Amino acid sequence: MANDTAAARRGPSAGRKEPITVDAIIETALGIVEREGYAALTMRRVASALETGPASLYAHVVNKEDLDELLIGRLCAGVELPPPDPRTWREQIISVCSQIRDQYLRYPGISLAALAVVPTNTETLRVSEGMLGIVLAGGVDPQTAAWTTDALSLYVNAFCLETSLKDRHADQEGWAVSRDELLRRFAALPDTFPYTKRHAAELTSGTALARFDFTLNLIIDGLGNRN
Amino acid sequence: MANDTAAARRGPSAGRKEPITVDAIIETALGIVEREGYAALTMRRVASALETGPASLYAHVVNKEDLDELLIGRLCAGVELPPPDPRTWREQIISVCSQIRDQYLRYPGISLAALAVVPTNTETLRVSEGMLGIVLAGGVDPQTAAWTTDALSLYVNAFCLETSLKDRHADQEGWAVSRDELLRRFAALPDTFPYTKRHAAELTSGTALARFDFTLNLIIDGLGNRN
DNA sequence: TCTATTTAAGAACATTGTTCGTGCCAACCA
DNA sequence: TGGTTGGCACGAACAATGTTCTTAAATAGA
Repeated sequence: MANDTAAARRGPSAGRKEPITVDAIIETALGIVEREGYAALTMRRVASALETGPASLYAHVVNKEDLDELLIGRLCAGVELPPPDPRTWREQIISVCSQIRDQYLRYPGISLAALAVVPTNTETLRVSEGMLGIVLAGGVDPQTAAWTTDALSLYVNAFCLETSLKDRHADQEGWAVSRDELLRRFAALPDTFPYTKRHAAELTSGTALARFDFTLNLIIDGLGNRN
Repeated sequence: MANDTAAARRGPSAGRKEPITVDAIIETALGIVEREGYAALTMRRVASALETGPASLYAHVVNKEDLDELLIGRLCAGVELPPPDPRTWREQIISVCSQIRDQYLRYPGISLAALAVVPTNTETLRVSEGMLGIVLAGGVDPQTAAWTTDALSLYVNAFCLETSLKDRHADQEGWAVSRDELLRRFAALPDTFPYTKRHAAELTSGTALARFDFTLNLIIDGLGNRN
């Protein structure tokens, strides 16, 4: 018959080399986000990369929201949690945060999904648990430690989201607002912006990663004041 | 004729009580976000609230992204910036951050637009300028002050976004994850989550606003270590 | 061998942002 | 006063999105 090709067959894994599984969907989705950004992650895009239609995905994934949650879980599963050490807990917590940052930045824009995900996910909980243990090992009292881990993950998420959005804007149209361009704009500001004009150099200095380290250390140093 | 009603007329402000202006669009859009959340803010929704079609908006607003930027600008215009006072700068910076927080939380979800907006907007720059001046008045060195204001606005944005998203989830289906429900879930966790289980009380304690104040003070206290 | 359950897939629906013509009114110019 | 022009409003339509309904096929079990 006309539609006797392997691709046209129906039924479970009919003529398909690899059947559609949840893992295959996650892997394909991550590849798309890595290459084209989170905005390009649509059900149709995933389906077409799997050489099928969008409806076929809904047998394995309840929602796009559900897919997002699975992606974040996969990412969180990739961060290594060191056993808390009271002597090196500062380096440890920074290392964990940096791992999360690297994972999120590798998949541009996915931090938007991370912010929306409910914190009851198993893998995100595992990461929170690890961070809480490290801060507790630093001798911080439990209430402060709990709220601090919360603040830290929120900041990491926000940093990655902002960075991804800025990069996306930079990719579109020549919006690559270079440092020189920013300095020129600040210099052209009216005198109602005295501080911005005077400290334009400081405002535009430093890479994104340097600012990340700065803020993390700022928060951790704040802890020192309340042991 | 049949279509001789005032609403059916064409041309600029034909038979219309209020002509379509940028301000009218902004006001209508803010009303929608305030009542129904940012997710409900569509061009069609704004147009229909203005009793017209979606195409009519594009004569005054280039984009939805442009509309978002206008909304954020309007919100930023509403925050009062006190003249920097070296004696009360801590209260001042907290006050400004709390004002932004209140503005954003009044319009649920709009912080998503705030994160995407380029920081070259006039009104957002005005707020940044005000915050920078206050931190500088605290005797903080310019480089630290610049990066700190950055970190502070990023945190405020992220906090509001997270709060809005959580509230939205709570509105849908009975997902109102109460504190008791959370405590029960933490208690049911396996023993691989010792810290989370032991300090479930601390993890779930405190209102969102209390956590907000905590984190702000944490960051500001961190400043004290490097005057 | 026959039946039932699971899985793949086509087609379609409701929404979204956005654009293309097409009128219509108001103001300007001679 | 009469004709022209420019800007504004709008209906219709297009492409893309998430999601569901229905159908068909293949496998597992009796």
